[in-house]
Amino acid sequence: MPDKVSPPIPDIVIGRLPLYLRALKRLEQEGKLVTSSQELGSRLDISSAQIRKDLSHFGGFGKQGTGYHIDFLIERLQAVLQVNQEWKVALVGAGNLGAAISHYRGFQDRGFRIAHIFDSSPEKLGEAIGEHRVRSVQEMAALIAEEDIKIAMLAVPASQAQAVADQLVQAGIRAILNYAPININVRADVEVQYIDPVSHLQHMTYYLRD
Amino acid sequence: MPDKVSPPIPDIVIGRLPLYLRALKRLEQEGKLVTSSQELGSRLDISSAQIRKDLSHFGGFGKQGTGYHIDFLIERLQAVLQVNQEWKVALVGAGNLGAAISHYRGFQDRGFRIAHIFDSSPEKLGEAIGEHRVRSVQEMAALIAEEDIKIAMLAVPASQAQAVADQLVQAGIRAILNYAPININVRADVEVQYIDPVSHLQHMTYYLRD
DNA sequence: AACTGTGAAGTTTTTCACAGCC
DNA sequence: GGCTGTGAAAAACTTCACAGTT
Repeated sequence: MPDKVSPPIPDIVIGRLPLYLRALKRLEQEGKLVTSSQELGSRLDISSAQIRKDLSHFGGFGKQGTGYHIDFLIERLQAVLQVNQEWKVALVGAGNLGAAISHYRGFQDRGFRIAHIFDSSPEKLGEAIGEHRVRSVQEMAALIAEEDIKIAMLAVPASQAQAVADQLVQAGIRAILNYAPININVRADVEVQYIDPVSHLQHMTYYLRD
Repeated sequence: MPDKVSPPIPDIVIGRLPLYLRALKRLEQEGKLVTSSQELGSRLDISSAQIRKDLSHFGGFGKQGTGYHIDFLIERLQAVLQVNQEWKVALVGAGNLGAAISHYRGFQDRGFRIAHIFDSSPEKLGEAIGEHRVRSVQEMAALIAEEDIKIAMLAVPASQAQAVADQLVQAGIRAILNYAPININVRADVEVQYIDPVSHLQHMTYYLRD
């Protein structure tokens, strides 16, 4: 008889957990101790039923009649998402975009730290960006392997994105956040997410009719 | 007898159009003239059936046996998304993030131009960022109304995001791209999209188990 | 022969609605 | 009384598979 294996939790549910976490941290900052699926939902424009069902995938986090203990729920969600630890991240591309990303202060307290910045252009090498010195892509594979870095942010020109992604995967990277406005194709066991502000803007302009 | 009104096109379909457009422009740059749902799909990791069905919402853009004429399809998608014109955008927040956004060169040739940069802190006022001088939020409502700006990018601290969003909507803004890691609540007829790199990273860490 | 456009089937996601608990 | 957790129903979305066109 085959092992009964529980079905994987839908990716779309996983994608909402960071939003819940974000909202919960805010509620915590506001000094609240307890919340409900309804309160959370109205903040996030998500139905309360949706939130209850999403959370129920991971066990009974709430109390009937009371709601959810905010600090408890934060802890559990962080554990589920594995952000109750600090992940080192490699940033590739030290141009405008890369520099901006490296200065962004929002990573630290949500589980991420930029460990290295890489660039291929000789004039960037050794340049100081924040506390980092830009390193050569030649060193990239070795450093990623050595320091067991699993996550990379890609901020290189679109024309180079695929080639760099291939190198990253080769070096052991398992998740890529791609800021280049181009799709990259990687092994199925490597996660990729995209940041493309213009796509969001274009999405919205569709609705800007009178 | 009530008018028969065609059902709205699903938002999820609209959200994919910018990706199609992006990929098509790339194909065009590569010198290709014609493509197929299959080629497009394999580049985007989307099924060919999905692409055909999405495009069919807007009319027969393709030719049986041949595929899609790239330049024609680009034009039609730009028209559908209304990005065959230049949209002026107001950027609010001239800190690290705002400065980075204002230096990003990817907006121009995809339909958007930053018209003004606003900030509330006195020491930022008048500061030069690229070709812009930072303007006071006091002038914001008037300028947005005067120049009929419909789109804003929000790059202020989370604590101020809701208040600024309210002002923007009041001034006539109909679409907001929010970089602050917090949900904002606005009238139903105002579009909001979010950019939160950390949420994407947290989404991926879920899968980084061995 | 190659490829689109599309009803129909299949799958996934969301909402409903209520039993059960605090 | 207020709220969760959850089967069942409904809605939304994706894939299938093929007739029809070039």
